[in-house]
Amino acid sequence: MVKYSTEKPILVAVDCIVFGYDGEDVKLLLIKRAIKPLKDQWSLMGGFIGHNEDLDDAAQRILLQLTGLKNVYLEQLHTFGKPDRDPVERTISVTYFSLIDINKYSKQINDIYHAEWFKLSETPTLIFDHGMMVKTAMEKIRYQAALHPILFELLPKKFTIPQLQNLYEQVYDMPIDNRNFIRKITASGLLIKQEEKDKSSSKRGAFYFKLDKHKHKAQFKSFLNFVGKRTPG
Amino acid sequence: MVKYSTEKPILVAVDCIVFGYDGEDVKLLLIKRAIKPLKDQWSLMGGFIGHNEDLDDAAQRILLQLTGLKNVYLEQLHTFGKPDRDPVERTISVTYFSLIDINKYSKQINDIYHAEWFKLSETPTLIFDHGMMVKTAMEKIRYQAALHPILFELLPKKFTIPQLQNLYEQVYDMPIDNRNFIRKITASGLLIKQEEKDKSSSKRGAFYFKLDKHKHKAQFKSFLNFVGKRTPG
DNA sequence: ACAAAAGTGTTGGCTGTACACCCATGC
DNA sequence: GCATGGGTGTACAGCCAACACTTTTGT
Repeated sequence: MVKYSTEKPILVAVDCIVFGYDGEDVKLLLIKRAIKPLKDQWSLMGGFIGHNEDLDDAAQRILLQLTGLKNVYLEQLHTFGKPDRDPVERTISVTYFSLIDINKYSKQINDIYHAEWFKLSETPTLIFDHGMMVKTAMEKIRYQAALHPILFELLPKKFTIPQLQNLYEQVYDMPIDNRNFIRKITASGLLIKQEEKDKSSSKRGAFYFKLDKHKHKAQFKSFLNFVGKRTPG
Repeated sequence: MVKYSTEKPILVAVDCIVFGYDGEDVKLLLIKRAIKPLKDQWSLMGGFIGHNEDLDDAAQRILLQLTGLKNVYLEQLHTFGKPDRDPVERTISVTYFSLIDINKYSKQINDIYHAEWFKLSETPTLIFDHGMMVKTAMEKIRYQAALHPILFELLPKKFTIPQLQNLYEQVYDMPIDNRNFIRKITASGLLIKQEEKDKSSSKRGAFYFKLDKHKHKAQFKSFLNFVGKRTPG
């Protein structure tokens, strides 16, 4: 069989940036690196791709191993490839980001891997260029969420509009007028009102909603406008 | 020194999807593959990354070798990594897309590499998954151009508004009302009117404009709205 | 004079924003 | 009854699509 070349090999890794929401805070999932160098430093979840493994599959596998979650929202972000980004060997990293509901996430597996959730504002220093990866992911999510209903991926099946608003406010780090938000979000037709109310955060209680998955899928590619026109940040 | 593993190596390639505009048509630059297998089939411009080469640098290098152009608009698109995408060896491909003014492009180098411009509608079948790469690039450009002034990268220093409109119409494959287009684009403040007119395509002639590069850079990240709200396609 | 492309004006509807106000309920 | 968060109503401004019209000039 033909071969292309005999250059020194370059390793291919996949790193996953996992964002979660617990109804209160947007958080980032990190683990302590298991191998030298920089052992026990905080790191994204990563691993090398198998020789017969698709990139997307590798990302799913790594996420499954770490969170026990299948079929989560997972999207390729960017490929990082500076020659010196990993001091051990030349490694390029294909990054993926994921959005999950923290409460769905299984605690046991968390413990096995010593993974921890960090509030975005309290993210520790990460190894290599992982800090840059997180920054890039955050920018992409802001970009996408301004146009598409991706943030629903972070929510449980039932959620309230104030919860949703809080999520948007955290992602964009700015206050949103609740009255306009409610109207905009209900006008989108994406939500199905439930009978039940959540009384945990107010006396009056806020109605639970479910996502209309059909409409969500249909509208996913259309351009919506969930936040203001200002540049995020 | 520590080493990570001894898995069979995976090759890392860079492929460039180069779009051009000659004032009439949006075109795609392709070459005939120089090596076996599939020798002489149409292909994107690609190559393997050097062992000490950054991904972005590799893309610039490949583009320079093929077009003689430096400092062109070049943006990482997506990384393709299906195990069987290249039948010879396991190769992942980091793709970049580029937008250039065809008239700036030096013909000689073109001839050396046997590169040819194809109208988008007349693109031949490409090797491997290159067809999918082109499709992905086109989608991304439509997405981006709806919000950011990236299509100016395809134009020469001086251009007319009808030329610009024609470009948008081709990218989105739909007619645009010229009267609204003119107002929208002039209102953006991105254009500087020149004295001179282009008389080649009408009796009255159309004023030339130059891009206000400062404003272009400043507004690049802000969300604009150059096309309608419909989903492109 | 006329055709053909470039460019200006005008309108009405939709959408986003700001902000005043009412509602439900636990204390 | 009052504080607190949830939710509705209203009013204004800006933007955009649609379409009528004028301007320029080669033939």
